[in-house]
Amino acid sequence: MRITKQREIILEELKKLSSHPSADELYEQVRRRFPHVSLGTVYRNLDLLLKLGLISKLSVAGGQARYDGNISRHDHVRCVSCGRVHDIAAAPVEGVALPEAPPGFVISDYRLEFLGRCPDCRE
Amino acid sequence: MRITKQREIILEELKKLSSHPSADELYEQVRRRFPHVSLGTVYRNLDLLLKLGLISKLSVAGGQARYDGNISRHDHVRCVSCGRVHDIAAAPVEGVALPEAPPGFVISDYRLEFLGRCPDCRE
DNA sequence: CTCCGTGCAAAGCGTTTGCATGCCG
DNA sequence: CGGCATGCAAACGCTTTGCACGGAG
Repeated sequence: MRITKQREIILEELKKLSSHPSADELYEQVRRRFPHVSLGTVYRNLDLLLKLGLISKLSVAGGQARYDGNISRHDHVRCVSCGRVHDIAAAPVEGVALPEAPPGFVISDYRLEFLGRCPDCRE
Repeated sequence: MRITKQREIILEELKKLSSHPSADELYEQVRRRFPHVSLGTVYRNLDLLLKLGLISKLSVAGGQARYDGNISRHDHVRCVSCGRVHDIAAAPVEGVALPEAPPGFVISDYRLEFLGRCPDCRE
């Protein structure tokens, strides 16, 4: 795998941010250090880094995807109003009986996301 | 709120299906009973029913949204390969301490989704 | 020198929206 | 009848892709 300046900066900047940026937010950030980068390159590298397991991607219904450079075990709280995502300590699910899977279904993972309102969006 | 034939059928068909259809899958289903319906109407009514709390909408990473006419308490398993969603008994989370929210953040709900492979996608 | 990765722009896809018409109440 | 809901199609926002060029190895 070839190491390009763009690739390096994209991963660095994502790991630096704890704001779970969307692709275009990260693009803006990367542009400060590498003005000629393109959005397409950001998307292509995010996909690649995802496949390599170096970053993770957060589910968002209907909206744009958000990326997380922190792959240590933790959960998220999402503001239902502005969509911003904050980190939260991993919920202690050990000891909780997992539900029975439907016949033939093999469960390999789960995603836990909390919903609420961030300080800026409450009034 | 006005009761139109379209609105009636959309809700009925969604409640009838346990496959968590996407908007266009539901559209196809509704068309069998009401051929002249439009996709826009399906979307508009899904939004409305959602606001009324009569149905729910499932988070799907990057892909299309899926809708659920069953609003009783239950969780979901999503096949990471084909994207299909199956119902699963609600995970017993009572007694598990919820994580501390970030300062000023008010958590009102959570979503728990299991990931795995459905029988059709395993070989 | 090779050929992978990039920039650019256009295409793709799910969803939303503007407008004139239709139909519920 | 009045006005909300619909059908239709265009617009939209995010993401992906095709193509020719450029730079890493």
